[in-house]
Amino acid sequence: MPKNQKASDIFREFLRQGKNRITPERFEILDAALEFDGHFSTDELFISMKNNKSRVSRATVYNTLELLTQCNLLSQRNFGDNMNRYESNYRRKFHDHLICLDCGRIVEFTNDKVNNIQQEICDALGYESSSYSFNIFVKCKNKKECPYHSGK
Amino acid sequence: MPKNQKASDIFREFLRQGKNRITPERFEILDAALEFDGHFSTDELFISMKNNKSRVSRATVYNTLELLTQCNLLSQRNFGDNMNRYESNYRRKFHDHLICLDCGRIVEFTNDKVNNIQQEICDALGYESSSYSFNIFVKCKNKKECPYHSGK
DNA sequence: ATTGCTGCAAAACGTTTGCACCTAT
DNA sequence: ATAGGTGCAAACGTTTTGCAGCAAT
Repeated sequence: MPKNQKASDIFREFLRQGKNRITPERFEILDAALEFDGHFSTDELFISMKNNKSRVSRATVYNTLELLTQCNLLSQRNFGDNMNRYESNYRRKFHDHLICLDCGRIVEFTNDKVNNIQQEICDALGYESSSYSFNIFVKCKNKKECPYHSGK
Repeated sequence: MPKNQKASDIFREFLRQGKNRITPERFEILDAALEFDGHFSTDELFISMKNNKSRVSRATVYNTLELLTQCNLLSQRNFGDNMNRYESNYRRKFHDHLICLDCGRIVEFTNDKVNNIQQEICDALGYESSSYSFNIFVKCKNKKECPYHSGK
Protein backbone atom coordinates (compact mmCIF):
# COMPACT_ATOMS: atom_id res chain seq x y z
CA MET A 1 0.00 0.00 0.00
CA PRO A 2 1.54 3.34 -1.02
CA LYS A 3 2.30 5.20 2.18
CA ASN A 4 1.86 8.64 0.66
CA GLN A 5 -1.66 8.13 -0.69
CA LYS A 6 -4.70 9.21 1.22
CA ALA A 7 -6.94 6.33 2.30
CA SER A 8 -9.93 7.81 0.50
CA ASP A 9 -7.93 7.96 -2.74
CA ILE A 10 -6.87 4.33 -2.39
CA PHE A 11 -10.50 3.34 -1.82
CA ARG A 12 -11.78 5.46 -4.70
CA GLU A 13 -9.25 3.95 -7.06
CA PHE A 14 -10.15 0.42 -5.91
CA LEU A 15 -13.86 1.07 -6.40
CA ARG A 16 -13.28 2.46 -9.90
CA GLN A 17 -11.20 -0.51 -10.99
CA GLY A 18 -13.85 -2.97 -9.79
CA LYS A 19 -16.65 -0.96 -11.41
CA ASN A 20 -18.15 -0.32 -7.99
CA ARG A 21 -19.95 2.94 -7.48
CA ILE A 22 -18.48 5.83 -5.54
CA THR A 23 -21.08 6.60 -2.89
CA PRO A 24 -20.97 8.95 0.11
CA GLU A 25 -21.99 6.11 2.46
CA ARG A 26 -18.88 4.12 1.57
CA PHE A 27 -16.58 7.00 2.42
CA GLU A 28 -18.49 7.75 5.57
CA ILE A 29 -17.87 4.15 6.66
CA LEU A 30 -14.18 4.35 5.69
CA ASP A 31 -13.76 7.43 7.88
CA ALA A 32 -15.52 5.81 10.83
CA ALA A 33 -13.43 2.64 10.48
CA LEU A 34 -10.10 4.50 10.40
CA GLU A 35 -11.16 6.62 13.32
CA PHE A 36 -12.19 3.64 15.46
CA ASP A 37 -9.60 2.85 18.11
CA GLY A 38 -8.56 -0.80 18.02
CA HIS A 39 -10.42 -3.84 16.78
CA PHE A 40 -14.12 -3.55 16.10
CA SER A 41 -16.96 -5.78 15.01
CA THR A 42 -19.29 -4.75 12.21
CA ASP A 43 -22.08 -4.07 14.65
CA GLU A 44 -19.86 -2.05 16.96
CA LEU A 45 -18.96 0.21 14.08
CA PHE A 46 -22.59 0.39 12.96
CA ILE A 47 -23.77 1.37 16.43
CA SER A 48 -21.02 3.94 16.92
CA MET A 49 -22.02 5.49 13.59
CA LYS A 50 -25.67 5.49 14.62
CA ASN A 51 -24.71 7.24 17.84
CA ASN A 52 -23.07 9.90 15.72
CA LYS A 53 -26.34 10.45 13.87
CA SER A 54 -25.33 8.57 10.75
CA ARG A 55 -28.13 7.23 8.58
CA VAL A 56 -26.23 4.25 7.07
CA SER A 57 -27.78 0.82 7.28
CA ARG A 58 -26.32 -2.28 8.80
CA ALA A 59 -26.28 -3.98 5.38
CA THR A 60 -24.19 -1.22 3.87
CA VAL A 61 -21.69 -1.42 6.72
CA TYR A 62 -21.29 -5.17 6.17
CA ASN A 63 -20.87 -4.67 2.45
CA THR A 64 -18.40 -1.80 2.77
CA LEU A 65 -16.16 -3.46 5.37
CA GLU A 66 -15.82 -6.36 2.94
CA LEU A 67 -14.73 -3.94 0.20
CA LEU A 68 -12.29 -2.18 2.52
CA THR A 69 -10.76 -5.54 3.36
CA GLN A 70 -10.42 -6.41 -0.31
CA CYS A 71 -8.42 -3.27 -0.99
CA ASN A 72 -6.28 -3.90 2.10
CA LEU A 73 -7.22 -0.74 4.01
CA LEU A 74 -8.63 -3.02 6.71
CA SER A 75 -7.74 -6.49 7.94
CA GLN A 76 -10.33 -8.98 9.02
CA ARG A 77 -9.52 -10.78 12.26
CA ASN A 78 -10.97 -13.79 14.00
CA PHE A 79 -10.20 -14.19 17.66
CA GLY A 80 -12.03 -17.47 18.12
CA ASP A 81 -15.37 -16.06 19.21
CA ASN A 82 -17.14 -16.63 15.91
CA MET A 83 -17.34 -13.00 15.06
CA ASN A 84 -15.57 -10.98 12.41
CA ARG A 85 -13.51 -8.11 13.68
CA TYR A 86 -11.65 -5.53 11.69
CA GLU A 87 -8.76 -3.19 12.24
CA SER A 88 -7.12 -0.51 10.18
CA ASN A 89 -4.07 -1.37 8.08
CA TYR A 90 -3.61 2.20 6.95
CA ARG A 91 -0.11 3.41 7.83
CA ARG A 92 0.32 0.56 10.34
CA LYS A 93 2.93 -2.17 10.58
CA PHE A 94 1.71 -5.71 10.14
CA HIS A 95 1.35 -7.62 13.41
CA ASP A 96 -0.17 -10.71 15.01
CA HIS A 97 -2.26 -11.15 18.14
CA LEU A 98 -2.14 -12.71 21.56
CA ILE A 99 -5.55 -13.18 23.17
CA CYS A 100 -6.01 -13.75 26.90
CA LEU A 101 -8.75 -16.30 27.49
CA ASP A 102 -9.16 -15.15 31.09
CA CYS A 103 -9.63 -11.43 30.64
CA GLY A 104 -10.16 -10.91 26.90
CA ARG A 105 -7.22 -8.60 26.51
CA ILE A 106 -5.66 -8.53 23.05
CA VAL A 107 -1.95 -7.82 22.74
CA GLU A 108 -0.39 -7.06 19.37
CA PHE A 109 3.10 -8.26 18.57
CA THR A 110 5.43 -8.26 15.60
CA ASN A 111 7.65 -11.17 14.70
CA ASP A 112 9.42 -11.35 11.38
CA LYS A 113 9.98 -15.09 11.55
CA VAL A 114 6.28 -15.86 11.28
CA ASN A 115 5.95 -14.13 7.94
CA ASN A 116 9.00 -15.95 6.57
CA ILE A 117 7.78 -19.36 7.70
CA GLN A 118 4.39 -18.71 6.17
CA GLN A 119 6.02 -17.89 2.84
CA GLU A 120 8.28 -20.97 3.00
CA ILE A 121 5.31 -23.24 3.59
CA CYS A 122 3.33 -21.79 0.70
CA ASP A 123 6.32 -22.21 -1.60
CA ALA A 124 6.90 -25.76 -0.45
CA LEU A 125 3.29 -26.76 -0.99
CA GLY A 126 2.90 -24.88 -4.26
CA TYR A 127 0.31 -22.29 -3.30
CA GLU A 128 0.12 -18.55 -3.66
CA SER A 129 -0.16 -16.95 -0.23
CA SER A 130 -3.09 -14.64 0.27
CA SER A 131 -2.98 -13.92 4.00
CA TYR A 132 -2.41 -15.68 7.26
CA SER A 133 -3.56 -15.53 10.83
CA PHE A 134 -1.42 -16.33 13.82
CA ASN A 135 -3.20 -16.09 17.15
CA ILE A 136 -1.77 -17.13 20.50
CA PHE A 137 -4.30 -17.88 23.23
CA VAL A 138 -3.01 -17.43 26.78
CA LYS A 139 -3.96 -17.31 30.42
CA CYS A 140 -2.98 -14.50 32.80
CA LYS A 141 -0.11 -15.82 34.89
CA ASN A 142 -0.98 -13.50 37.69
CA LYS A 143 -4.63 -12.57 37.75
CA LYS A 144 -4.21 -10.00 40.49
CA GLU A 145 -1.88 -7.97 38.31
CA CYS A 146 -4.04 -8.14 35.22
CA PRO A 147 -5.78 -4.77 34.86
CA TYR A 148 -8.44 -6.27 32.63
CA HIS A 149 -9.30 -9.24 34.72
CA SER A 150 -11.80 -7.65 37.07
CA GLY A 151 -13.49 -5.86 34.21
CA LYS A 152 -15.08 -8.95 32.70
CA MET B 1 -1.73 -37.32 26.28
CA PRO B 2 -0.64 -40.88 27.14
CA LYS B 3 -0.37 -42.79 23.90
CA ASN B 4 -1.21 -46.14 25.43
CA GLN B 5 -4.52 -45.17 27.02
CA LYS B 6 -7.81 -45.74 25.30
CA ALA B 7 -9.66 -42.56 24.41
CA SER B 8 -12.70 -43.62 26.39
CA ASP B 9 -10.53 -44.13 29.48
CA ILE B 10 -8.98 -40.70 29.10
CA PHE B 11 -12.44 -39.16 28.81
CA ARG B 12 -13.83 -41.14 31.73
CA GLU B 13 -10.95 -40.06 33.94
CA PHE B 14 -11.39 -36.42 32.89
CA LEU B 15 -15.11 -36.53 33.65
CA ARG B 16 -14.49 -38.05 37.06
CA GLN B 17 -11.93 -35.44 38.04
CA GLY B 18 -14.26 -32.60 37.07
CA LYS B 19 -17.20 -34.22 38.86
CA ASN B 20 -19.01 -34.56 35.55
CA ARG B 21 -21.30 -37.52 35.15
CA ILE B 22 -20.43 -40.54 33.06
CA THR B 23 -23.30 -40.83 30.60
CA PRO B 24 -23.76 -43.10 27.59
CA GLU B 25 -24.50 -40.10 25.34
CA ARG B 26 -21.06 -38.61 26.03
CA PHE B 27 -19.28 -41.80 25.00
CA GLU B 28 -21.50 -42.19 21.97
CA ILE B 29 -20.42 -38.69 20.88
CA LEU B 30 -16.76 -39.46 21.58
CA ASP B 31 -16.96 -42.52 19.33
CA ALA B 32 -18.66 -40.59 16.53
CA ALA B 33 -16.10 -37.78 16.76
CA LEU B 34 -13.08 -40.10 16.58
CA GLU B 35 -14.66 -41.99 13.72
CA PHE B 36 -15.37 -38.85 11.70
CA ASP B 37 -12.89 -38.40 8.87
CA GLY B 38 -11.29 -34.94 8.97
CA HIS B 39 -12.61 -31.67 10.32
CA PHE B 40 -16.25 -31.44 11.27
CA SER B 41 -18.66 -28.85 12.58
CA THR B 42 -20.91 -29.59 15.53
CA ASP B 43 -23.93 -29.77 13.28
CA GLU B 44 -22.20 -32.07 10.80
CA LEU B 45 -21.45 -34.50 13.58
CA PHE B 46 -24.98 -34.18 14.95
CA ILE B 47 -26.52 -34.89 11.56
CA SER B 48 -24.23 -37.82 10.86
CA MET B 49 -25.21 -39.28 14.24
CA LYS B 50 -28.87 -38.73 13.48
CA ASN B 51 -28.43 -40.53 10.17
CA ASN B 52 -27.05 -43.45 12.15
CA LYS B 53 -30.25 -43.52 14.22
CA SER B 54 -28.75 -41.89 17.28
CA ARG B 55 -31.14 -40.19 19.68
CA VAL B 56 -28.73 -37.56 21.07
CA SER B 57 -29.75 -33.95 21.01
CA ARG B 58 -27.96 -31.05 19.41
CA ALA B 59 -27.44 -29.43 22.83
CA THR B 60 -25.68 -32.52 24.16
CA VAL B 61 -23.39 -32.63 21.14
CA TYR B 62 -22.40 -28.99 21.69
CA ASN B 63 -21.80 -29.62 25.37
CA THR B 64 -19.81 -32.81 24.84
CA LEU B 65 -17.54 -31.45 22.11
CA GLU B 66 -16.61 -28.69 24.53
CA LEU B 67 -15.70 -31.29 27.17
CA LEU B 68 -13.70 -33.34 24.66
CA THR B 69 -11.76 -30.22 23.74
CA GLN B 70 -11.04 -29.48 27.39
CA CYS B 71 -9.49 -32.91 27.89
CA ASN B 72 -7.50 -32.53 24.67
CA LEU B 73 -9.03 -35.47 22.81
CA LEU B 74 -10.28 -32.96 20.22
CA SER B 75 -8.96 -29.63 18.97
CA GLN B 76 -11.23 -26.77 18.10
CA ARG B 77 -10.39 -25.04 14.82
CA ASN B 78 -11.51 -21.81 13.20
CA PHE B 79 -10.93 -21.47 9.50
CA GLY B 80 -12.26 -17.95 9.17
CA ASP B 81 -15.85 -18.83 8.33
CA ASN B 82 -17.29 -18.05 11.75
CA MET B 83 -17.96 -21.64 12.59
CA ASN B 84 -16.35 -23.93 15.11
CA ARG B 85 -14.82 -27.06 13.67
CA TYR B 86 -13.22 -29.92 15.51
CA GLU B 87 -10.75 -32.65 14.73
CA SER B 88 -9.39 -35.59 16.64
CA ASN B 89 -6.11 -35.23 18.53
CA TYR B 90 -6.11 -38.84 19.59
CA ARG B 91 -2.88 -40.52 18.45
CA ARG B 92 -2.22 -37.71 15.97
CA LYS B 93 0.74 -35.36 15.57
CA PHE B 94 0.07 -31.67 16.12
CA HIS B 95 -0.22 -29.68 12.90
CA ASP B 96 -1.39 -26.39 11.42
CA HIS B 97 -3.60 -25.63 8.43
CA LEU B 98 -3.46 -24.06 5.02
CA ILE B 99 -6.87 -23.10 3.62
CA CYS B 100 -7.49 -22.42 -0.06
CA LEU B 101 -9.87 -19.49 -0.46
CA ASP B 102 -10.68 -20.52 -4.02
CA CYS B 103 -11.62 -24.14 -3.56
CA GLY B 104 -12.00 -24.62 0.21
CA ARG B 105 -9.38 -27.34 0.39
CA ILE B 106 -7.64 -27.67 3.75
CA VAL B 107 -4.05 -28.91 3.81
CA GLU B 108 -2.40 -29.93 7.06
CA PHE B 109 1.27 -29.24 7.62
CA THR B 110 3.77 -29.60 10.43
CA ASN B 111 6.43 -27.04 11.21
CA ASP B 112 8.41 -27.17 14.41
CA LYS B 113 9.49 -23.54 14.24
CA VAL B 114 5.94 -22.25 14.76
CA ASN B 115 5.60 -23.89 18.13
CA ASN B 116 8.95 -22.53 19.29
CA ILE B 117 8.15 -18.99 18.20
CA GLN B 118 4.82 -19.14 19.95
CA GLN B 119 6.52 -20.16 23.18
CA GLU B 120 9.16 -17.43 22.84
CA ILE B 121 6.52 -14.77 22.40
CA CYS B 122 4.56 -15.91 25.44
CA ASP B 123 7.71 -15.90 27.54
CA ALA B 124 8.71 -12.46 26.30
CA LEU B 125 5.31 -10.98 27.06
CA GLY B 126 4.87 -12.77 30.38
CA TYR B 127 1.90 -14.97 29.63
CA GLU B 128 1.21 -18.65 30.04
CA SER B 129 0.47 -20.21 26.64
CA SER B 130 -2.79 -22.08 26.37
CA SER B 131 -3.02 -22.81 22.64
CA TYR B 132 -2.41 -21.14 19.32
CA SER B 133 -3.81 -21.13 15.84
CA PHE B 134 -1.76 -20.65 12.71
CA ASN B 135 -3.77 -20.60 9.49
CA ILE B 136 -2.42 -19.74 6.06
CA PHE B 137 -4.98 -18.62 3.48
CA VAL B 138 -3.99 -19.19 -0.13
CA LYS B 139 -5.19 -19.11 -3.69
CA CYS B 140 -4.77 -22.01 -6.14
CA LYS B 141 -1.88 -21.06 -8.39
CA ASN B 142 -3.23 -23.21 -11.17
CA LYS B 143 -6.96 -23.58 -11.01
CA LYS B 144 -7.07 -26.12 -13.77
CA GLU B 145 -4.96 -28.51 -11.73
CA CYS B 146 -6.91 -28.06 -8.53
CA PRO B 147 -9.13 -31.11 -8.08
CA TYR B 148 -11.42 -29.25 -5.71
CA HIS B 149 -11.90 -26.13 -7.72
CA SER B 150 -14.78 -27.26 -9.92
CA GLY B 151 -16.55 -28.79 -6.94
CA LYS B 152 -17.54 -25.54 -5.29
C1' DA C 1 -31.85 5.44 -18.87
C1' DT C 2 -29.67 1.99 -16.75
C1' DT C 3 -27.92 -0.65 -13.16
C1' DG C 4 -25.84 -0.82 -8.88
C1' DC C 5 -26.51 0.75 -4.06
C1' DT C 6 -29.24 1.88 -0.11
C1' DG C 7 -32.27 1.20 3.88
C1' DC C 8 -35.31 -1.65 5.93
C1' DA C 9 -37.12 -5.84 7.50
C1' DA C 10 -37.24 -10.58 7.35
C1' DA C 11 -34.77 -14.75 7.06
C1' DA C 12 -30.90 -17.63 7.74
C1' DC C 13 -27.43 -19.63 10.33
C1' DG C 14 -24.70 -21.48 14.16
C1' DT C 15 -25.05 -21.47 18.97
C1' DT C 16 -27.03 -20.91 23.69
C1' DT C 17 -30.63 -21.10 26.97
C1' DG C 18 -34.87 -22.51 29.67
C1' DC C 19 -37.34 -26.02 31.26
C1' DA C 20 -39.52 -30.41 32.48
C1' DC C 21 -38.11 -34.94 32.79
C1' DC C 22 -34.65 -38.38 33.58
C1' DT C 23 -30.62 -40.79 35.48
C1' DA C 24 -25.89 -41.33 37.51
C1' DT C 25 -24.29 -40.82 41.79
C1' DA D 1 -32.55 -38.27 47.42
C1' DT D 2 -30.36 -35.00 44.76
C1' DA D 3 -27.74 -32.64 41.64
C1' DG D 4 -26.41 -32.78 37.13
C1' DG D 5 -27.57 -34.25 32.24
C1' DT D 6 -30.79 -34.86 28.55
C1' DG D 7 -34.03 -33.68 24.70
C1' DC D 8 -36.70 -30.35 22.81
C1' DA D 9 -37.96 -25.93 21.34
C1' DA D 10 -37.48 -21.25 21.70
C1' DA D 11 -34.31 -17.42 21.93
C1' DC D 12 -30.11 -15.28 20.76
C1' DG D 13 -26.52 -12.63 18.12
C1' DT D 14 -24.28 -12.16 13.82
C1' DT D 15 -24.66 -12.18 9.03
C1' DT D 16 -27.20 -12.57 4.60
C1' DT D 17 -31.00 -11.81 1.62
C1' DG D 18 -35.17 -9.77 -0.82
C1' DC D 19 -37.09 -5.90 -2.38
C1' DA D 20 -38.77 -1.26 -3.50
C1' DG D 21 -36.94 3.16 -4.08
C1' DC D 22 -32.87 5.97 -4.97
C1' DA D 23 -28.72 7.80 -7.05
C1' DA D 24 -24.13 7.32 -9.59
C1' DT D 25 -22.89 6.56 -13.97
